[in-house]
Amino acid sequence: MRSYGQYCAIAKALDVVGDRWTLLIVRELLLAGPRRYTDLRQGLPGIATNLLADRLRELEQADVVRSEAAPPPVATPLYGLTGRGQALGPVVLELGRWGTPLMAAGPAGDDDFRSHWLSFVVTEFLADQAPGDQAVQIELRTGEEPVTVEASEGSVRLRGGPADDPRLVLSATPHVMVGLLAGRLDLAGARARGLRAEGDVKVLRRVRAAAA
Amino acid sequence: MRSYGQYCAIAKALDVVGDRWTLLIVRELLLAGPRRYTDLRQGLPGIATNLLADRLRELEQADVVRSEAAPPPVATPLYGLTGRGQALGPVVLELGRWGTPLMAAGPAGDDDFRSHWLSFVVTEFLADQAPGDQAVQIELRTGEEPVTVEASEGSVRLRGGPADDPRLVLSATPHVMVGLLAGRLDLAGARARGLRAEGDVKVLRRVRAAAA
DNA sequence: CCGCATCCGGGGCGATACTG
DNA sequence: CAGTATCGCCCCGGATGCGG
Repeated sequence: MRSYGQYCAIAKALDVVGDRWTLLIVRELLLAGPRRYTDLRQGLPGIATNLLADRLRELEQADVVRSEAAPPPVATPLYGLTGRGQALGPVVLELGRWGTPLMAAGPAGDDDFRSHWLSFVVTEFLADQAPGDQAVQIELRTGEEPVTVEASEGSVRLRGGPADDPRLVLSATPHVMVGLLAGRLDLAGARARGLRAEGDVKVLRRVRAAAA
Repeated sequence: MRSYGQYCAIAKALDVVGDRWTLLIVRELLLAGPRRYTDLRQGLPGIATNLLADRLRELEQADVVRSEAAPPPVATPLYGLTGRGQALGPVVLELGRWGTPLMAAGPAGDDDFRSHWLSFVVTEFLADQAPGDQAVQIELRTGEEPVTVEASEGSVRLRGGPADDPRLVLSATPHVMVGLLAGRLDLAGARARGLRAEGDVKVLRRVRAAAA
């Protein structure tokens, strides 16, 4: 990107990460850890492949991304964040906080959605309300690949794939799912908007105060 | 800006503030409060005048900026932040934190500098170490208009213009001034790099631990 | 002089095709 | 699978114009 030419910390930061798509690439690597080129494209619907290659190269040069050559046999390269890249976590977090109200209106007609993006909502709005209890799993289905919320020992995490032993399975549109997790909708409101729940809905209280 | 088309809080945020120059405009309004069009240009060296007008209009439509029509006679409009605009403070703050290490190398040959940009460094790195003592003023000169650091009652602020009654006047290049305030240089190191101090240098301890 | 609007050249971006 | 190559287009940058 063309430099702003300003001796100012914010301008210098934007010289590095102010380009289009750049912070979304960082988002992907923050949420899902080191990923392959094709997986990055999967998580960045709409990006042109030449732009992704360009950005990865620029970010590598700026010491934000490191391409880890995978083990010798036939493996493909992995892209991961450096320390400086991880340090962008608070920036992306604050951007997400600021952007959350913009989610209330629901997705635009042609908006894409990836279930691992729920990871931000989960870490922002959910917390383990009963750290002493045994671990529980909640499976979330939004039409795509399912993801699993795991609460155990005081922390709540999101990981990809179905749950081994779900106490609850929630199926809803992304809009309703986000609304329920972020607290904009309660369980009744979410049901009225199409949420389907199979299992023990009271387990929602484990991860969100006043959820069920 | 063209939407990313992703139902994700970070992408939605960047749909609004991801355009070039947008966050720097917010920076100006955060640091200096409501300003006129010409003053904004002053604080945004390098921006094209049509872009500033475009961005202000877009930000107004996005409920980030509000143009306050000044009193009737002949006044010019003032641009200020709405509540949503003020809420971008943490985003800009984290960006500045991340960008601060990029300042260590010093300004590029043709970098511009405005003394009110020091406001970020001041609020980030300085604190009133003796809240009980009487208020003190330190005047900073970097070649441009002087600015004044005021410490009183536990807080440290930066305002434009010379000090009424400075206990200390510091003159240095932007690079050295930032280095001293951010703690990358101590007083001796800053002097060796051209800092000139007139007055009581010990007053630096009032605002920065281990400064003098 | 201030606050923009208009015009125009160049480069970043978007979409697709293509290759090792 | 992991990119590179190519080509329009639109955003951006710089200059100028113009009304209040």
